[in-house]
Amino acid sequence: MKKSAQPTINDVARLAGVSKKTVSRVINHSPLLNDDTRKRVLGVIDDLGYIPNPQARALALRRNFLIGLVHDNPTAQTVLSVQQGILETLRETEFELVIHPVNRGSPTMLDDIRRFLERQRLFGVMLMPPISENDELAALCDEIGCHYVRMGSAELDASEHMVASNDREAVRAATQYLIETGHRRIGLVLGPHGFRSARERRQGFEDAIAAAGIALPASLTADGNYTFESGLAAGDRLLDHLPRPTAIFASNDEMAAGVIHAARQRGLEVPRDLSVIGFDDNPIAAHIWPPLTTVRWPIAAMARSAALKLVGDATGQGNAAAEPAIFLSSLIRRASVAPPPKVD
Amino acid sequence: MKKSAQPTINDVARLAGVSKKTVSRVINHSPLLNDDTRKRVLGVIDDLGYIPNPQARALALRRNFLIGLVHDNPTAQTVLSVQQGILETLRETEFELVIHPVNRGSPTMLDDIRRFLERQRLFGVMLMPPISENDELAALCDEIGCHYVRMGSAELDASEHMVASNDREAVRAATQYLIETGHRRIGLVLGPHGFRSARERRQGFEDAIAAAGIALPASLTADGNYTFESGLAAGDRLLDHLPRPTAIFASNDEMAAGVIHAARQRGLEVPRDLSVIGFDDNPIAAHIWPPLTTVRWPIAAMARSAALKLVGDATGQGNAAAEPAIFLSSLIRRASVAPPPKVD
DNA sequence: TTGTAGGCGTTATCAT
DNA sequence: ATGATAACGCCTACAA
Repeated sequence: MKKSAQPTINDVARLAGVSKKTVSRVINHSPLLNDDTRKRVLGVIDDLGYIPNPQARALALRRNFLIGLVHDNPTAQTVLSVQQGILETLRETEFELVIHPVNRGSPTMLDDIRRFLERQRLFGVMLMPPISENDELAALCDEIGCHYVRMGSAELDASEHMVASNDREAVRAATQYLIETGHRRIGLVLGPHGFRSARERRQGFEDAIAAAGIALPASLTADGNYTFESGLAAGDRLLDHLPRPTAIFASNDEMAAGVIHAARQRGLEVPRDLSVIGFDDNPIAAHIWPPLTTVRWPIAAMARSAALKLVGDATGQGNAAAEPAIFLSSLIRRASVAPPPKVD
Repeated sequence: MKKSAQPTINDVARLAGVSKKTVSRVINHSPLLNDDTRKRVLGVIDDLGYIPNPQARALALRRNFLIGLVHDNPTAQTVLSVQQGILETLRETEFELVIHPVNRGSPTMLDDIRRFLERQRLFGVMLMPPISENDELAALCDEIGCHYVRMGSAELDASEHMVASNDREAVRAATQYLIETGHRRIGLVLGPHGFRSARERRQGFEDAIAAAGIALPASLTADGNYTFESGLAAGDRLLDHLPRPTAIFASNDEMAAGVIHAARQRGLEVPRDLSVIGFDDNPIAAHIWPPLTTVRWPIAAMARSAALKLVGDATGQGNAAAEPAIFLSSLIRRASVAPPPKVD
């Protein structure tokens, strides 16, 4: 009769003595179903080890059971944490994760993403910063009818379309900590132009400086782009400054590692001669020397929650609207901060 | 007539004045086709911006255009490099990448993977170490009829199913470099039990030691599991050894970073008091202090090639059999190695 | 509460 | 070389 291959909805229907549609109703948790028939069908499904074919469902529903992750290669660890967070939510569901890095800067980026979403008819996408900050992209998802959730460093969208961290306030607190420790000449390494996270962190820094009534020359602010190398260069520039800053806040951990490297290259010791704070708390932070004081960015938790916003309604795991939209970052104090040296 | 939605094969057929099947033949590069009709159809396809629906194809072909990446969370950077390598090959093709981490150790791991492969009817899977070393898993792929390529640290399978690096020889050369630099008391931090890569690297180390006619006590070998923490612990153990080793080879970079950390904690300076070599050349290697001498593992290139083995025949990008199966690792000399201290 | 007919967009079979 | 027809496995609309 049937092949030894996978059982289909027809096999289940025949053995259960019902129509395909009834089986379909069972699969889709239709409420209007006799309890007896449901139990009978479920029994057969179990016996047969039947699993609905996702491709057939996708064709009929005009929608896949795939979640896309679109990003523009921010730091490796960030991407990986987000993947892990999403997959934690997706585990035990019928959804799978398709990763799709793109090239911000490419003029065809939006077209590329559109093609990706339309072709694959994704159930939904997760947008990672910084491209998550692009409102055109969000509009595109809406137009195509693809669910989306944006991850960011500030509130960018309606609650069901966004999870955000409070970067500004977190950096303000971190900077205030430096000030309370006695620092007055504090350098700042910026994130890349155009990144919302970079802007938020800068503002947080400036909030704290202003609140303390400190005046800082513009030359104590250096550009960076979230890479180790840019942190190294920025550190060099800031440490050339006279009088030398006694502390530096770098807008992410990789750049902070670069700053420490720069300090060491010129014989300065951290934290004796220079205090450093980073942002992210990625694994490198705890593994460099000295262990880095940093702001812990709850990116994995954000990703988990974002994924739940996407699929929660469909899987019954939770209610998208009820998921929190704001995640708080907190300062992790390690060994890279000390009071400033007595004499300059 | 038709919706404003995506054009289908029917639209193309009608406008080109041919049957669906002919369009299908054009799409699939069927050789038996009149050049005129082909050109005409291609013209219409272009005009309409028609893109074949992957879900429908998947249903008809009983095979998806998805490549799976199955791994058991080795180091973050390794996973990410592999993803990038695969995606480089997949770019401009119709394939997408689905990531599927699993839990080695879980007794249901094989069942989980089977379910994943059967449900999604993947075109193929890439298997990352260490689970790529599992022959049962390869047999499972064969049984299901899912293409697969295994990545590993030694030749595990037929050439079309495998890309490998020459870890043993690479570590032998690295260790020989330590010996040539003057070291005789060299510690070894192992990778996890059961990992082929760990075994290969250990053998390479022992090859070099034996070739130099050195006798090393077993106490100069310490267990590790590829994490920073395990490297820290192993470093502590080895540095307790008297007389102290003057050099340590750690089976990956993260553990090497841990060893350096351990040395620093007891006031030893690298490389003045202790030389260290790692393996992988992941970004952390260049960013710690001192920059780490290490073996560069061409993992991204391996992944690119592995993906080509998987989809090359289908996309016409290349011939699976022609792709190389062995990738050579090479020693990257940085600042973490120096001659041993004069006095013990 | 359950079933029937038809369609989702593609490919395979077998003609012509 | 090309086309008609029937899958592929599921879902929606409409009946019953």
